[in-house]
Amino acid sequence: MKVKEVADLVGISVRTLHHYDEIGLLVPDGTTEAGYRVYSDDNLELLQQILFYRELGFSLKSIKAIVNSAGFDRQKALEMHRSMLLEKRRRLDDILATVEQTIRHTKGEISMTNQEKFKGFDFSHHPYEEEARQRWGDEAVDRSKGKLAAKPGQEQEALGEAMNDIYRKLAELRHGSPAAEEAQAAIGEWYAFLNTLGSYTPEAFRGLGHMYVDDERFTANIDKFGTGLAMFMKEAMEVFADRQIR
Amino acid sequence: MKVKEVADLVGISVRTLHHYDEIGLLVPDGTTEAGYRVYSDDNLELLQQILFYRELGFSLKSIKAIVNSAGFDRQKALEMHRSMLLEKRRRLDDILATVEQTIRHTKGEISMTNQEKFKGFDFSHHPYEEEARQRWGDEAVDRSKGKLAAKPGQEQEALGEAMNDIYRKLAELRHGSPAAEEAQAAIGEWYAFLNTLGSYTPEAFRGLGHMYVDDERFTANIDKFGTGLAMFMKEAMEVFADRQIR
DNA sequence: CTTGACTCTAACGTAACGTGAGGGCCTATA
DNA sequence: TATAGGCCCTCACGTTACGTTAGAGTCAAG
Repeated sequence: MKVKEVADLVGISVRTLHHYDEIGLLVPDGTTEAGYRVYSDDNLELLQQILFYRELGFSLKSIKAIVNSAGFDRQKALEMHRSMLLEKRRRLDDILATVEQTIRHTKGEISMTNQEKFKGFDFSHHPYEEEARQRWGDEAVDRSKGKLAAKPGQEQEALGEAMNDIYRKLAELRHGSPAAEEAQAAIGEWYAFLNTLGSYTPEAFRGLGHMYVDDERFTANIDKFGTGLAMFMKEAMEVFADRQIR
Repeated sequence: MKVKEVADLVGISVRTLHHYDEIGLLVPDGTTEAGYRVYSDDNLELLQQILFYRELGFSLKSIKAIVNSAGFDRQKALEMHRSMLLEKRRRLDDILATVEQTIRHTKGEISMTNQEKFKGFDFSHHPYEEEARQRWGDEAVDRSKGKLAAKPGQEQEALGEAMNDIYRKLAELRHGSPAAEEAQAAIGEWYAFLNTLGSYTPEAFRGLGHMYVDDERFTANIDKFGTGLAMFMKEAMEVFADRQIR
């Protein structure tokens, strides 16, 4: 398929396809003698993925990192898309409710506080959680919070134990250097563990680490295993991510 | 309320508020001696409106034009927001369905055409209609198509007759100049008529005119009253909009 | 063999902020 | 009363994801 055919099929502009080619996000599999771009079926599948992510507000840079990452699992990604779209719809419903409330408010039927006027827009209570849900989906967030939701009974317990083991191991090491070999091995386990359920790019992993210290609720949960563990993990995850990239 | 308080309340950045001030979209009602911005309750209501429009993908320029327009009716605007949010949710549901289909597809349970893979993203079938719904809401579009939906029986008939009267009047004038006094008077009636149900800025009115000729389905419907009427109306609406602005 | 629709690269333009830099304001506390 | 920390200001340049010409080649239909 040539550019315009693709553009018309998916409802985007030719320029957008050119742009994605330029930045290496979606490079067509072939070209004609005249230098025309030719898109394969695989290209279309990738494009679909790209548009899903775009719909969710990811930057093209992140999208590129995600779909190119070695651990990228299309199946898991799709399931993540699903839960994130559901989240987005919940948000839309909140806004919708706010509009409806406001309509009744202007008719003088009810009163509204300033808080209520901005419900749906307002993420101020849990900014990082909202961001995290946007980035990594519900499951990952719940997991990091120690919830391990939505997994059948038996398995859930086993996972919880595996998780705690890693936390305990890291807690023992938390007074040494985050870059030390032992610490990096343990944090590598953590990375692997997270990747058994979702798919994490090194960048996402690094971001998750930041969240551990930026969001008090995360910090509190993690520091149960030893004060300062969250900070220690954040630093170790940073080092780990750096090394993964090169 | 000072900048940061507002920013935290609604979940946007301080820079965004500065920006809205810069472009004259949301100028705070007061300033302290020190030059600090002070936002009133009215400012907050306007901000809420702005965010509704932004959520629907309007550009800040359009938003400014809309909320500043003389004919701006908050009540009607809110009802428009509601139907547009519903439309957006329908779109989100389409994408969600596509994701779910794709999940089953990758599991080999079902097969999918290329068309199906991009459902929800694809507006190629009705680009102008989609755009119009985004711009003016469901009602306005249906009305222009001659549907006059969602109005109780009696009233609907009366409105339909009023509409046809104007069409017939314009059809008679369509071989003269669109800028002629009679034509402008008739198109003024059309503008007033549309404003009895929704709220149209001159810019929106101009855009609607363009749609009459850009979208064949609109053209066909209008030209039933006389060939070339759609084009004539577009030109008359353009002139009318220009004069309204000055 | 000439349209007209489609393609290319190149390059500047735009919207909606983000991100410092450099510098005042304000109030709790030592 | 001094000073630190948090908030505020105004430039002003940077960034993302394309839009928009401009100039030129390609290709199927009539």
